[in-house]
Amino acid sequence: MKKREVPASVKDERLVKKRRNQMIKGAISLFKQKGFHQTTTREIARASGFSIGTLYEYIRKKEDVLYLVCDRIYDEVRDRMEQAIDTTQGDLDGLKLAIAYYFRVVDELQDEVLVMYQEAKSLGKESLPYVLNKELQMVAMFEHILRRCVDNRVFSLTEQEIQLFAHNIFVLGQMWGFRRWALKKMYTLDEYIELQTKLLLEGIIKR
Amino acid sequence: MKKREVPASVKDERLVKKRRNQMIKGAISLFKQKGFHQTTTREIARASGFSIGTLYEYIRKKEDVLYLVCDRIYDEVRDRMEQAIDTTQGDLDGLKLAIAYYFRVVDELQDEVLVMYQEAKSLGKESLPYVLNKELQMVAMFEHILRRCVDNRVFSLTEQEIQLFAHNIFVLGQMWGFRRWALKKMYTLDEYIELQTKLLLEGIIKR
Amino acid sequence: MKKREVPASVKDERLVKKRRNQMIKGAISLFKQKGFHQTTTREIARASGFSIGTLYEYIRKKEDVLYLVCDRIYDEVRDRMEQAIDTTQGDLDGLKLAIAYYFRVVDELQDEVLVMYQEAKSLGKESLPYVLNKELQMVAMFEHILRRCVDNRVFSLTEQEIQLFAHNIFVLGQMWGFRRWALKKMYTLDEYIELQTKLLLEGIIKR
Amino acid sequence: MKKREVPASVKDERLVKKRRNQMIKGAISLFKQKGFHQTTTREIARASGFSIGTLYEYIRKKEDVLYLVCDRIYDEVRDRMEQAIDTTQGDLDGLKLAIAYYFRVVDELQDEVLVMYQEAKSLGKESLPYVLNKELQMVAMFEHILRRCVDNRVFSLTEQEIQLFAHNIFVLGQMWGFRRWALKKMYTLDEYIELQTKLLLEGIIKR
DNA sequence: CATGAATGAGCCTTCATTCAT
DNA sequence: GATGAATGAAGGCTCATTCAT
Repeated sequence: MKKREVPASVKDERLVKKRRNQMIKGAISLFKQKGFHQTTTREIARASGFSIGTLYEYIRKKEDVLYLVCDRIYDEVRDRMEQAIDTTQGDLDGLKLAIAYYFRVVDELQDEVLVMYQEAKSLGKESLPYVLNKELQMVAMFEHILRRCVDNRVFSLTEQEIQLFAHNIFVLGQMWGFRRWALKKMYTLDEYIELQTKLLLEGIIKR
Repeated sequence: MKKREVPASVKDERLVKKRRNQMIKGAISLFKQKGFHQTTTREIARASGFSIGTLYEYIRKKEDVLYLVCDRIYDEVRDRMEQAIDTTQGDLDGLKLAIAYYFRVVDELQDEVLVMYQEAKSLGKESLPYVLNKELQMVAMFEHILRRCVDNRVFSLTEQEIQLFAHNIFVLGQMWGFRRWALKKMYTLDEYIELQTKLLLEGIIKR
Repeated sequence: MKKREVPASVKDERLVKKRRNQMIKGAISLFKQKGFHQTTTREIARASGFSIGTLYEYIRKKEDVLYLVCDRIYDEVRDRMEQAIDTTQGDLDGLKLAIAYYFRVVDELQDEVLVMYQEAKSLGKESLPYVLNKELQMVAMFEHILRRCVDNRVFSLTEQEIQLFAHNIFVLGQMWGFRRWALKKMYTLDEYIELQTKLLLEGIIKR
Repeated sequence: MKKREVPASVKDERLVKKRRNQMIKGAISLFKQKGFHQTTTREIARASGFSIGTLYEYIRKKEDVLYLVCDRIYDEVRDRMEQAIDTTQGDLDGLKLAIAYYFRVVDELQDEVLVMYQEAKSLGKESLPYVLNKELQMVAMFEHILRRCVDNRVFSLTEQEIQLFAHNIFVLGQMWGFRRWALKKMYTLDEYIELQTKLLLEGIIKR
C-alpha cells in the first residue's frame, strides 16, 4: 500500500518537513486536550507557531493534519520497536522482551497513541485504510515473533491462535494508554507489564 | 455515584420516557453512520420522528443526547448480562459462560457498543465520570465472578491479577466490536469465543 | 426548458415567496452598486432585512441569489411587455409601440436590467442556460411581431433578417441601460426612442 | 485624457514592456476562461511565466492587470482599424468597409473583446473613465466617417443621429462577440456583416 | 406540548499582498 | 530583479440553540 502523500504548496522539501513537524507536534497536544473536531485550524496554526495562512501552505484540508499525525505516530512506534526488537530470534525471552518493550513504547507515547486511537476514525475514506494497514503491520510484527517461537517449538499454536494472540498483545498494549484512568490507579507500568505478560503467557488455570 | 439526570421541559414522565426512547434509537443509528460530531441536531430530531423544537423540549444540549445514548447502551448490556449470568456460582464453567455470553452481547449490540466506545470521549466533564463508572461496574461483574472462583480454589490469583484479568475480558470483548474490520475476516463469533477463552484461561506456554 | 427550482429549507411557501422578494430587492440594489462578486452574503442578508442564517434558509449557495435575481428580472420585463403589447396585430404602429414600450420598460428597470446584463455570466453551468433561454424568449416576442408584419406585407424580410432584427431591437434596448453613461448626455428617453425607431425602421440611406 | 500609468518597481523600461506583454497575454487567456474575479494572481503569474513575487514588481494591485488588459485590447482594436480604414473618404463604400472591417476585427479578437466587455465594469473609479474614454474614441471614429458622408451628401443625418448611429454600429459589432452563443447558430460572419449592413443602412420599411 | 423559522457565533478555507533572501 | 514563503483579513456557509406561534 503506497503512502498517501499530502500535497504542499511550498516547494522546499526541507522546509515542508520542518513545518510539518511543528504542525504535528502542535496538533497532537491539541487533539489530546480537546479531540480533533473540537480543535480549530487556527488553534493548530497557533500551536504550530505560524499563521493560519501558512498552515494551509502545507496541507489542503483540516483532515490532512489528522492523517499526518496518525501517520507520524505509527512510524514513531514502529521505528522504536524495530530498533529494539529482534523478531527473528524465536525464544520465550524474545517474546517477553518484545511485549515489554511495546508496552513501554505505548507508555512513553501515551498521549500520541491515545490521540491516534480515538481520532483515527475521523479520517476520511481516503486515509483510513492506509492507517489501518499500518496497524496491521504492527500486529504482524508480533505474529512474526510468535511464528518463530512455534517453529522453535517453544510453544504450539495454530495459525489462527497466533493471529489472535498478536491482536491481543497489540490491544492490551493500547489499553494501557486508553484506560489509564482506571489502570494507573492500580498498577505501575512495571507491574502492568509483569502481570500482563504472566496472564498472557500462562493463563489463569492451574494445571 | 448518582445518576446524572438530564432535565426536560416536558413534565409528563411517561412522555419523556417515550420521546427519549425514540431519540436514543434515532441517534444511535446516526452516530453509528457518521459519528457524534458529524451528526446534526436536526438529523437527530428527524430520525427520532419529531421536530428540532421538540427535541429541545427533552434535552438541554446536544451532548445530552450522547449521554443518554451511552447511558442506555450500558444499561442494555448490563441488563442482558445480569439476566443471563449468575455471578455467585464461582466455577470454571460459570466463568466461561460469562465470557461467552458477554462476547455474544457485544456481538449483538456491536453497533451500539462501537458508538459508545468511540464517542464517549466527547462527553463533557459532567457526564464522562458517570459513564466511566458504569464501565467499571461491568468490569466489577467479572471481578466478582473471578473472586468467587478464587474463593473456591478453581485457580489462584492475587487481587491485582483479578482486576487486570477482568479488564482484559472486558476490553477483549469490546475488541470484537471495534476491530471487526480485521477480526471478522479471520473468525466467526463462535471461533472467536472459543479461541479467546482458551488463550485467556490457559495462556500459551506449554507446561 | 423547466424552471430551475432553488430549494429552501423553510416549508411555508407563502413565507418563502415573501423572504425571497426581500432578498431579491436587497440583492439587486447591492449588485447594482458593487457587482455580484464584490457583494458578500452578509451584506445581502442585511439588505434583505434578516440574518445570514436566515438567508441560508432560503438558498443553498450565494449563486442562487444571482439566479433568483436574474430569473425575477426577466419575468418582470416579460410580464410588463405581455401586459402591454399585442404581438399578433402585425402592423407598423404595433411594431413601433412594441419597441417604444420595450425601451420604456428597460428604462424603468434600468438598474435591474443592468445587473442582469452584467452579472448573468457569473451564473454556473446549471443556471446560465435557463437564463439565456429566457432571453431568447424575449427576442422571440419581437420575432413574432415582425413575422406578423411580414405576413401582412407591411415590409418584406427573410427569416434570417427577422431574427437578426429582433436581436438588434433587444440589444439596442439594453444599450439604453448599459451605456447610459454615454447616451443620457445626449438624449432623453423619448428622443432615444424616436431616433432609434427611425434608424431601425428607415435606415440611413436616402432613397 | 492622459494615459493612466501603472507604476512598476522595475526600472528597465524594455523589461517592463516585455513582462507586461507576457502578463497581458496570460491574463487574457485566463479571464476568458474564468473571468477576472475567479482568476487568482498566482494563476496570472504562472500563466505569465513568472512568479507571484515578480508579478508584483510590475503592478501594484490585481486590478492593474485588468486595466492593462483592457487598455491593450482597445489599442489593439484601434490600431487594426486605423491601419485599414480611411475615415476621411466619406462615401458609402467607405462606410460599408469600415463596418465590415470593424466586425471582422471583433470576430478575430472575440475572446479579447468579450473579456473587456464583461470585465471592464470591475475596474475601479480610477481606471474606468479612462477605458470608457477609449471606447468613445472608437465610437468617434464611426462618427467621423458618418460626418464626412453627410458632408458629401451621401445621406442626411442630424448630429444626434450621427452619434446614435455610431453607437449602434459599435454595439452591434460587439454583439457579434457577446451574443455569439445565439448568433453563431444562425449566421456566418459574412452573413452577419452583410445582413447587419443592409439593416443598418436601409432599414426595413418598404418605400 | 409541538413546531419550525430565526439567529449569529464560529468554522474552514482562500487569496491578494508583502518582504526577506 | 526574481523568488516564493508568510501573512491575516475576509468570505461562504453551517448548525446548535431559542422562542413566538
